[in-house]
Amino acid sequence: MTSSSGTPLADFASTIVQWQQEHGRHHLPWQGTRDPYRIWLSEIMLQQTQVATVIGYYERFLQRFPDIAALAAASQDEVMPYWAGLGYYARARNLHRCAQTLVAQWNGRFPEQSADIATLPGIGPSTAAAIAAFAHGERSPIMDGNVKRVFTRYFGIHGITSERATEKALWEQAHAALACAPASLDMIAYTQGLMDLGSQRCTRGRPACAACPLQAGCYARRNACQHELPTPKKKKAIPERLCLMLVARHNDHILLERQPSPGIWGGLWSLPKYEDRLTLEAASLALGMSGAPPQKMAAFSHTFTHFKLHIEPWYTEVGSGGAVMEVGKGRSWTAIGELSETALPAPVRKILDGLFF
DNA sequence: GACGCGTGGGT
DNA sequence: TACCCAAGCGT
Repeated sequence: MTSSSGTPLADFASTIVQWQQEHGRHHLPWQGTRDPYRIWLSEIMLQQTQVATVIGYYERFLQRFPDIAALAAASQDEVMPYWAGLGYYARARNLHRCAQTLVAQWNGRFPEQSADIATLPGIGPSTAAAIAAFAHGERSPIMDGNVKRVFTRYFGIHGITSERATEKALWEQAHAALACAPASLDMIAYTQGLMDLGSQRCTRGRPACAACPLQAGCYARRNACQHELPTPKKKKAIPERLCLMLVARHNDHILLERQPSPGIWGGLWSLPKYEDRLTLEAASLALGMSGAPPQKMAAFSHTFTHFKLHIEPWYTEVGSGGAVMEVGKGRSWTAIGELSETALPAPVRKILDGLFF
C-alpha cells in the first residue's frame, strides 16, 4: 500500500458539499428525514444493493413497519416477505433483531453516537457513521464502496481495499479530511455528496472526470490511472453445483421447506432441493401415491457471489388418493394463492411464477 | 484475513 | 457470454 503526499486537503470536504447541493441527489425516498429508523432501514437495504432496486422495497417495508416498535413487535415470518428477492437475508434477520434490541435495551430509540450505534446487530462502522451523520450531523466518516473509489483515486491510495493496511489508510484519510474541514461543514451534504460523487462521477468504468469538482487535485486524474484504482482484487473461480427442485402440487397447494439460518436463503421458504434424480423421485414417492413420475421442467442457472447453481425444476402432482405426508418440521403445504405473500428466493419465485401466474 | 452471504444491472 | 460489481457485516 502506497499513497501520494502533498495533495490539497483543506477544501476537499467543502468542495463536495457545494457540489452536492448543486448537482447531487436530493429526492431519494430516504432523504429529507432525520428519523433514525428510516435512515437505518435505507442504509441496510442499500448495502451491496443498487438504489433503483431498493426504492420499491423501502416503500413497502416502511408502510408495513412504520417505526421501530412495529418492527420489533412483528415475527420474523412477518418480516421476511418484505425482504424476499432483495438478497443477503441476514440483513433482514439482523434488522429485526436490532429493532428488538432497541426496545429491550435502548428504550425503543436509537442511540445518538455512532460508537453506540455500531454495537447493534447488522450495523458496522460505516453504517453507524451514516446513521449518526444523517440523523444528528455527527462528524463521523463513512467508508463504503463509493467513498473507497473516490478516496483511492483522489489521494492515490494503492492496495487492495479489503487489506488491513489499505483499509487503515482509507479510514485515516477520511478522518483527516474531516479534521481539515470547517466547523460549519454540513455533514449531511458531505456524506451524501461523497456517495453521489462515487456513484455519479467517480464510477468504476468510465469516470466523468471532466464533470468532477475534485478533478484539479485528483491523483488518478493527474497520473491517468483512474482504471488502476481502486486496486483490483484477483478473482477466484467459483464452483458450480447442480440442484433439483421439486414442485409438488396437491390440489391447490405447493410443498415448501423453510431454509435454516445461517445459510443460503436463511429464513425464506424454498422448494425441496435434491442433488440427483433418484433422491428427488424417492422423495416424491414418499409424499403420497402419484399417478405419474415427476416431469422435468426448463432448467436454468442462478449465480451467487460464491457459486453457480444449475437448477432443474421437476413437477409432480400428488394424487388425492394417497395420504399427503411430510408436513410439519419446517415443511408446509402452501396455497398457490398465498405464494405472492410468501418469502421466496428469486429463483423459486421464478419457477412458481412461470407455472401459476 | 478469508469466507459466506443474493440479486440485478452494466459492459 | 461472462464477468464486474453496488450505500458491508458477521463469523
